Amino acid sequence: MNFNKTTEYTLRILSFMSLNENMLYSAIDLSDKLKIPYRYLRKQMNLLSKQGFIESIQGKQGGYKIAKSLTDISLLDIVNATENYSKENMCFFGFQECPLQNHCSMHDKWGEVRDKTFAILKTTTLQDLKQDNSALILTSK
Amino acid sequence: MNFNKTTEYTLRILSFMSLNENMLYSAIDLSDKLKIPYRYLRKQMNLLSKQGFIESIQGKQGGYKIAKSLTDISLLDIVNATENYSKENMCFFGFQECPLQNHCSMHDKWGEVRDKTFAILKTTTLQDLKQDNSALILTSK
DNA sequence: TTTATATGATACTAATTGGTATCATTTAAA
DNA sequence: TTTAAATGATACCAATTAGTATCATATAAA
Repeated sequence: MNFNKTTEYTLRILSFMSLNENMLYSAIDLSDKLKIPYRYLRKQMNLLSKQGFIESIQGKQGGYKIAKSLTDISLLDIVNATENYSKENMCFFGFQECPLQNHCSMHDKWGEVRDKTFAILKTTTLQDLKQDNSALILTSK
Repeated sequence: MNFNKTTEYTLRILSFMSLNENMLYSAIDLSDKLKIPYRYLRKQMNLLSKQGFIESIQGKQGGYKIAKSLTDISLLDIVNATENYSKENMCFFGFQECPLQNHCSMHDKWGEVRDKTFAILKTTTLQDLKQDNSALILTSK
């Protein structure tokens, strides 16, 4: 009942990089500040670059920066890039054809969680996260 | 952003068995009705038996039945038996010392999902699920 | 009492996810 | 122009989760 680690790492990376949109962040720096294994982060940065979330500058003094407008990247975009999330398959019992669509006893209750989760991911952009999270992320384990 | 498969299977099993508290269900029958691989279900039934959720009768005409009062088994009990779930580690960014406890930009938003999820799991018992889900579960894939 | 049908236990295999290692390429700066 | 510091690509390894196979044991019923 969490996102997978790659998703969590990616959320950390992109939200952190949003704080200074035009700054170049190095992999080693991100790895250190966000508590993500260096080599794993490197691999993930490659993917994010190919997917168009970030762009990279190679060579000495190189690094990464956000490649799009912050208002154009929703949390849902990020989650969809790293794991198979969909509102529909959030069935409490894990059925493919979810009884939630009908009226099992978890329909109303779980529907609230499902809808709330989806709404947050869909409507929150990196711009929304930009405000006040820098110091806190930096001091987290 | 789902429970793991073992959790989902277990939720199906126990909620289904709640429909007829005193009936003996065979593994092959549960496997078929709930779309769970037979041998995997067998293994899981063993664990649930050791954990005290169900009791088994061996031999011909044997099977399983719920071992406790339905009001004494919450969804949280079930989830805790099969995966490492805790309200605390539901940090949006996956930090161990979650910035949510402080005031990152996801604090309020994600807190709603987290609290709602926990409340549902904590307060819903198998008795609550007993009502109207039989036909629907049976027709699910 | 034998047989068929059920679960108990546990070892093994497969798939997915998380993480590491290595070498190539790029480029700023000494 | 050489070197150091950065990313690109990709193969490999480890851990966890999901699923399978096998044999032992229990017991109702023929």
